[in-house]
Amino acid sequence: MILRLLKNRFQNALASFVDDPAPYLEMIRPSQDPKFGDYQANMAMPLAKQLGKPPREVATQIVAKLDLSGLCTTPEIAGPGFINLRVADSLLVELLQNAIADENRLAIAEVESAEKKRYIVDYSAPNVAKPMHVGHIRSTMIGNALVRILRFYGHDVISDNHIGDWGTQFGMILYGYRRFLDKATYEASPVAELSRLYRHVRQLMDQPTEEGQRIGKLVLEETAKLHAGDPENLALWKKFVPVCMEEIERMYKRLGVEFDYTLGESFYQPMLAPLVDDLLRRGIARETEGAIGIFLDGYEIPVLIRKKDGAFLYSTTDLATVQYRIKEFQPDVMLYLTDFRQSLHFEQFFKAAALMEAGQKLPELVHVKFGTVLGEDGKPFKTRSGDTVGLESLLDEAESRALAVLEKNVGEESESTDLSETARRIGLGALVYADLSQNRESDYVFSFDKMLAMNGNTATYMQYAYARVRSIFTKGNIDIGSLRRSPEPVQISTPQERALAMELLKFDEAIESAVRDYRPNQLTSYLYELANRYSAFFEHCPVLKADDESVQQSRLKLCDLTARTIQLGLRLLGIETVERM
RNA sequence: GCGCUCGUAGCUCAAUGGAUAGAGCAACGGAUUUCUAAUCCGUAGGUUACAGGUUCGAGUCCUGUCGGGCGUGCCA
Repeated sequence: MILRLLKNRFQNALASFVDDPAPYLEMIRPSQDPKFGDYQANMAMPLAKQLGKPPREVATQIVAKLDLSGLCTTPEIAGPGFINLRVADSLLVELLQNAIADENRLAIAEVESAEKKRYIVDYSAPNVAKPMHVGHIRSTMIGNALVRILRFYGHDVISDNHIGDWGTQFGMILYGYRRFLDKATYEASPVAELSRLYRHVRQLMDQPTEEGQRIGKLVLEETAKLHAGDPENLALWKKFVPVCMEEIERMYKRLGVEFDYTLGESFYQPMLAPLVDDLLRRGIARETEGAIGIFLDGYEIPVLIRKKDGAFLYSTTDLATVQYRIKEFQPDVMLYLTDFRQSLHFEQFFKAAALMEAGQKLPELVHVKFGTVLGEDGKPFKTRSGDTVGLESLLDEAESRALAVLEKNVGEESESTDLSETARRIGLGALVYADLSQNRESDYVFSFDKMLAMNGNTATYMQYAYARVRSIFTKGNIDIGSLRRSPEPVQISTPQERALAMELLKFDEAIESAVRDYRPNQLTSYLYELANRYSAFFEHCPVLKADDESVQQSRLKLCDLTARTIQLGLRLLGIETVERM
């Protein structure tokens, strides 16, 4: 909110220098180094070029036009022409009070109603025939965080899990089921057996031999039969899907993720044949080497939408999904959260969708891509046995590690505390944070210990800061309600208090940058920074043992706002806080 | 071959074209009769792969080289 106030003032000042100040307003930003103040404005240098004057002179002229009353102390011009701004403590105090008094949003505004959009966020999308592994965290948790953040901003958001329940993996399972089924295991644990069959057939197909090719062909035949409505294959498919879905639902429950819709590939199946016919009739698609494809300018390969055996493809379903969503939901934006390896597919698919919807208003289609999870060898992650690490066992391990520390720290002293629930939140938080704190576009190297770390820059650190605040309130027997209603202003008397206050008031900037680039790691960095400032404050500024009551009240307010900011910030990431740890 | 992408501290990663490139982990040295030590303070660690270029200013933009990853019509 401080940044917005500054921009308003600069806009007025810059009006007499340029016609369009907008790009120059973007050059106001938080300072990297506190010795340069809280914010800095860098527009004097580029403006100097344009106006043909020395940059420091331009900076001086801007400052002369600038009215910062109530916002900042006198700006300083430094270096080649930086304008360094120090926010007035009176403004900090005023804004803190607004945030404290706002029970739900901490004075973070929604977007203007004209800016509100309807989003469809398409994420997670596991193949139902395979157990979820560590790679699914990326799509699932980045998507989940974006849904939460966009909603908080006041957008209308529809989450849709486009599960893979109709693809070639079922051809593989059908083939395996008929030949390699272990009936006893299937009875006991159908999902485990199906996934074993899947892996087994995958291995057979991947052999670089004629045998491998032959099996590959048979698998595709099973897929084609399923797609053509073969009664036997369809009956088996109907048997498999519900048990797989049950397993997946259980996992989502554990992760704390919910979807508005789970419309998988099979849902669109009846729309595929008519879609292809329509595209053929309109001349958008044509026959090629026995298959049907859409040819795009500038691409060597067409987008295939029907194989020569009649089966449909990924792109066919994607196009049908676009049509369905436009008709059903009229979205403004659709976000697709998938691995960057699908970049070419999405580029082409988006262009094909534009052809398909020519003349209509097409929603903005965005591929929110993310990097691959790599093993320690730098190759896409696999364990020695060829399986990826199951999400389930990873979560189990995270929880048991958290529980071990909890039992040591909190122990028996509090029977009222549900330690296992606390451990669940800490373990899951660690895992989710480890993923979200990466820039989503980067590949990252999977490390068991890093994923489960609970020291340093981890969710645990924020949860710990939160629990420390809660502990103060419990110990001091503080009435939070009356504290929040109290009109007494916060006092800023130490550097630690000021640094904490400053950071608290940058929450909105963090959320905004997370949304702008669809990058939750902007929010994790912020929360770490905030918890870090709180720790410094905690060390230096006694609260319950403050010298006098007004200081105590003031510090309690800072503590409370910190806790609420951390809680809300973590919640936007899909991570829960705990009262004791 | 062509296309996309990445290369930053020992390791894992940050850094909307801005000032002296930052964290965490690991290492080393300190802090607990004090509101939670899952914490804090400090030390050390860098030619941002390399070479040019654009710019007042480049880890960031452009060109080239080297190296890694991915993609490249009937998987998703």
